[in-house]
Amino acid sequence: MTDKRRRRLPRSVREQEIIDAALGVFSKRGYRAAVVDEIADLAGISKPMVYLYLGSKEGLFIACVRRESQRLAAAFREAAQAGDSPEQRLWAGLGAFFAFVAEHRDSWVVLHRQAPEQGEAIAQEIADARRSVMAEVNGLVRDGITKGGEADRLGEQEADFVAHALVGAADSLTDWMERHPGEPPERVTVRLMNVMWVGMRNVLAGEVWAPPQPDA
Amino acid sequence: MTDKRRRRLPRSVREQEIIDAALGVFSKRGYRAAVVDEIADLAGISKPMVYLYLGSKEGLFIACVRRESQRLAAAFREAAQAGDSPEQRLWAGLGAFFAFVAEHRDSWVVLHRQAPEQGEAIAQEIADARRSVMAEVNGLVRDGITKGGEADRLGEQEADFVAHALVGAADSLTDWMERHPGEPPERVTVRLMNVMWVGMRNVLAGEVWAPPQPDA
DNA sequence: AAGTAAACTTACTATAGAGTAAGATTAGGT
DNA sequence: ACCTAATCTTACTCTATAGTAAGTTTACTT
Repeated sequence: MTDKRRRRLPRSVREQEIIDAALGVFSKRGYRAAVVDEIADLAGISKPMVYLYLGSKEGLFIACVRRESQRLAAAFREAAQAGDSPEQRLWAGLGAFFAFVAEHRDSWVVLHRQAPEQGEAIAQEIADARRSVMAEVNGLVRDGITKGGEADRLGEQEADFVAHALVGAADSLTDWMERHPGEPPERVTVRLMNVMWVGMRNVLAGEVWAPPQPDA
Repeated sequence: MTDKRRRRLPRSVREQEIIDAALGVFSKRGYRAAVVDEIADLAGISKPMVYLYLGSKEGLFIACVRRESQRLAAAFREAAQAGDSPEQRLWAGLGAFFAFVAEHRDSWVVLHRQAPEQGEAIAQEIADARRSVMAEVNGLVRDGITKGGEADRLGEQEADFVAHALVGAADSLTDWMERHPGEPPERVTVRLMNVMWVGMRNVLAGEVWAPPQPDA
């Protein structure tokens, strides 16, 4: 690829390559089953380098989560900035999300598909990452709900609910996309907006759904 | 609890207790980090019994997945049978789902929150479990989409998409419920129906959402 | 009251894999 | 051409834990 034959690289570069390799292995095997030797091999160096640069397996994992979390948040935020209605911002944000996940599946798996009980530090880091994604979406939904600028009484809890539903749906659709490789991310976005946004909009407009009355 | 002092139990009973214990530990730690000795302790016996009855750690995990998958599917299916409109069936099914997850959080975590790459057999079993949940939901959505009984051209793919979004949303709302312990499962169900069903209904009625035209 | 099979235990073996000690190279700076 | 610091390696140690061998104890049958 970059260069044949064992070539020495400056730390800043090698570190990123190690994290790249780790991302692949963690995503494929999960934290516990991932083997540091394999990561080192993939990065083209030997194990002690990993420990010299990243400190420990845990540190390595945290570095992955942190880097990818920032990348995702950046992609999302940047996309959502453009667009001048809440609707457009949500659309752009979701679009960026699907595009990101389609292109960096490993990142998403490491960020959101890990059993987060591998020690305090890791749990903390993953919780932060999720919170940050959720907060981003939550903000957009809030803007969409509070039409105009009125006081949001229960809008707070409502937005959190919808944000969870949205993020979960998006996560799951990530699998759907894998089984429909033809489908471009934009179409997935449009479809999801069709269900969720239309639902939200109409519910806000007063078209509530209520369970069919049991008897009376 | 049942009886003080080391009491011997027939295999059929002890097996279930082992699976109960395993469910808790697998759910808390994840497959790899779960330690068989801890499971044995929790079940009130020694490790060799686990191996005698369940064969291996893998076998133990598979037994958990199989049992809980069937329980969830049964709860879902039973609830969805009652109700005579697609709408009612979906509502009842989702309700059963949230009730199940609220009561057996461990089961859900083991079924849907594991990195499924711990060997062929496990991947297979988890894939089956997920497929079975998805198929159940897919059926209800399909019935909801094909109003009356007309030929479903793209209804097939469409239902699969909506089913994924629904299951993902429900999964994520599982976390939301943990942070809002006051909220009863029925209200969560109603809220989700409000967003998703209303969205679906209106989209089917022709109220499509389209991205705001970029320029022209 | 044996006899016997099922339920259960103690006390191991074996290995995978995280982490490290001690030093060997190589790239640049002077 | 040397010197030095950064890069990198071989070859370990040591622990955790999956899995098992060889019994021991209890309960049920006849």
